[in-house]
Formats: sequence, structure tokens, C-alpha cells
Amino acid sequence: MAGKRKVSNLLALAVLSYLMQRPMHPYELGRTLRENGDARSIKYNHGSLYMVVQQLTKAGFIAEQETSREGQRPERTVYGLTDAGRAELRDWLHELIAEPQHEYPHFVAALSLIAALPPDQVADLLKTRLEHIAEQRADSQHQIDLAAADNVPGLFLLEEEYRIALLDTEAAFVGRLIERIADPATDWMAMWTHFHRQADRLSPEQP
Amino acid sequence: MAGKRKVSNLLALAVLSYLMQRPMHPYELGRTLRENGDARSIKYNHGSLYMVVQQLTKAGFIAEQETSREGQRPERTVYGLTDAGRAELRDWLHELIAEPQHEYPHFVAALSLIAALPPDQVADLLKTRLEHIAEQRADSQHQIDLAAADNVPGLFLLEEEYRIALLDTEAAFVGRLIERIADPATDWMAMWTHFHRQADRLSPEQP
DNA sequence: GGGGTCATGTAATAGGTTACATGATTCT
DNA sequence: AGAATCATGTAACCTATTACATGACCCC
Repeated sequence: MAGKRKVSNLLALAVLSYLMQRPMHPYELGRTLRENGDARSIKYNHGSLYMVVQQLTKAGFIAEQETSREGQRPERTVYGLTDAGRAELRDWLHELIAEPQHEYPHFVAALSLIAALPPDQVADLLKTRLEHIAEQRADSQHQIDLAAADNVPGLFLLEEEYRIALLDTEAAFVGRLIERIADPATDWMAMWTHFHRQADRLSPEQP
Repeated sequence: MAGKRKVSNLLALAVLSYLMQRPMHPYELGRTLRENGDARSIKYNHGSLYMVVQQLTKAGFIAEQETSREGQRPERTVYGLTDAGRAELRDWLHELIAEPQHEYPHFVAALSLIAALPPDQVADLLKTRLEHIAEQRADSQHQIDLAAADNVPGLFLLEEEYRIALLDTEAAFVGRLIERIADPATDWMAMWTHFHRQADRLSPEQP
């Protein structure tokens, strides 16, 4: 698999994939992305889109196809996929599916530094987190329901299913962690409490 | 919670947290980060570290403390936490724990565009993915075992535990997806297969 | 016909990664 | 003594995000 992609922004992958179906102009790409809900899976930014299109053009993956004008609107440049673009799309998707990447979710970072806060505060914060997780889960489920009502085939809902699976796992982990913090039998609790009792390091009461 | 942090790179969070314990110079921060294994949870980059230290200084969260020289090595500037820095650390951690962020894992992006590849290819790729996931899981477990042998308290292994939970969920999801693709009773399979049978869009045999 | 919002794009800025540089130890 | 690696930092280059612009349509 390619060591380093010419264009690495995942937005470019979506662009390639949409252009598989038919040539489009950038604005249309953006609209499709939003309407399609793919912006939930791939970070979308109006500005970035034009950047990515430029990059893809320079890399030879897409090419200016025609330049049309409708009414008195500004000119719109329509781009189409090249053969190299088709190949890149296939190769990139292959890589993304077959080779998991090491990523850096925010919550992992938080967990790795959690000892800097006193345990009782952490417990409260985790409870709040649980509520938010429930909301996000409901939201994902809602997306699925909406789409299903629209007869969207399940093939296009896999991301949301996966998201829900992850959220459930996170909720279970957080719930269990709250319990462990509350349970005085947890071996590392003594140390943690003690550490924050003596040096009231981070939180000397705030208003 | 603060709408927009002055410094948003998570590396800065690690810096603040280390400086809680004692003042250090940048290189030492980097070394600690790597030795400590926190680089598994927070993306570390030699260059970024200096950038972040600069940003933190400008924002008033840390301050130059002294400038020492040892042997004939270049001067090293030692930084310490300010009160504002302590507050920022606490507030930031609070936010990270209590409020889950919407993130964009690569695999989610892949899933959302997976229909662009033909199903049999996808099945193979997913099997490969399963192997890699198993490796990563073993690696995380290994980290835990190593640390445990070193008497590191479980409090500092939560990230790895969490990672393992996520990996297990992903493995289960991928396994199930492979099954669904193999099962002709899966409702959307007909459509998917058909689509790629008629227009042999992406993969006209490659050498 | 004036005020929103849609359509479309460019430019300025900030953020992060890679490459470059250079003296000091350590190893063989 | 020469090679390799550690320690330390700066600079150049990409990338990405925000802000700025501007004409068209649509509604009241």
C-alpha cells in the first residue's frame, strides 16, 4: 500500500467516491456530502473542500471537465475522475479497511492523565459523561430510524451501527470505572486519594 | 467550559500535567513522555513540542523559570506552571472527561464509503483487518503486563484497558459484518452484488 | 425594493510536520 | 579516532480553518 498519499485529507476520499458516480462541481460535492449525512463521518469544511479539490487536481486524480454557467451565477467548474483517481480511490479504501490506524481519541488522552484530578471530582465528571453518551447514542439511533423510514438500505447505515457499538462499549467502561472509584476495595484507590489529600494540588475550591 | 482554548493541541495538556510535578525543560518533557508511554495516547512530535511550549508561554500558562547550562551542551530553558496554567489544566481535563467530542475515526469514514468496493473484496479486506486488530490487542495487553510486572498501579493503565475494550468491540463488529456479507439472506446483499456485477466499476482486475 | 439566505469562491492566518543543523557522548 | 547516537533547537514548508467577498434568488 502506498506509503504516503499525495492527498491525505479524508475529505478527498469522499470527493473521489462521489465523482465515481458522475462529474460534479465543488459546491455540489459539498451539498451532497451534507445532505447525504456523510459529514457525520468525515470532517467537512467549506474551505477545506476547495483546497482538497485543488490538491486532487494537482495530483492528477481528478480533472477539470467543463465550465458551465447557469443564469447569472458565477461560473462553475465541473470535475471528473481520471484513471489514476479511480486507482487511488480503490487503493485508499483497501488500506483503510484492511489496516487499522493508530489513532488518538480525546478520551484516551484524558484517561492517561486522569490521576491529576482528585477521584471524587472524576466520578462526577464521568457521570456527566454517561449522560452525554446516552444522548449521542439516541442521536445515532435516530439517524438510523430516519433513514430506514426512507428505505435507505442497511448497507449505508453501517457507520452508525458501528458508532453505536462503540458508544455502548464506552458507556460500559465508564460505568464500571465509576463503580471502581466508589469501591474502597479497588487497590489503587488508597494511593489516589492519599495523593490528593496531602497535596491539594489541583483544586483548592473554586467559587 | 471554555469555548475555544488558546492552545488546543493535546500535547499541551501533557506538558501542563508534567509541569505540575516539577519544572522541566522541553527536551526532558519529550523524554518523559516517551518513557512514560504517554506517547501512545497523545500524538508526540519533536517539532510540535517546541511549538506547543511557545504557545503555552504566550498564553501565560507556563513561564520561563531559569536557564541552566550543563557541560558544554546548549542552554536549556526550564519552564514552570503558572496559576493560570494550573487552572487551564484542571478546566481542560474536566471538559475532556465530562463532554465527549464528536470525532472522525478512519474506519468510520471507510465504512461510510464501503459500497464503492465490491462485496467479496470487502470481505477479504475485513479478514485482514481482524488479524491486525488481534495484533494491536496483544500489544496493548503486553503493555499492561509489562507495567504490572513493574508494579505500576492500575490507575495508570486505564487507557490501555479502554483501548482493549474498543478493539474487542471492533473485532466483534467486523466479524459480524463478514458473516452478514457471506449470508445470502442479508437483505442489502443482492443490491450490492448486483450493482458491482453490472458496472464493474472499481476493479477491472489488476495484475 | 430591502433584508435574508443560498451559491460560489478567494485570501489571510494559524497550526503542525519535516527537514536541517550542530555540538556532546558513547561505543568499537 | 571515527561512527553512531543523543541532546537540543530553529526554520521551511504544508495543511487546514476562518474570515472576507459578492452576485442571485426569494420572501414580505
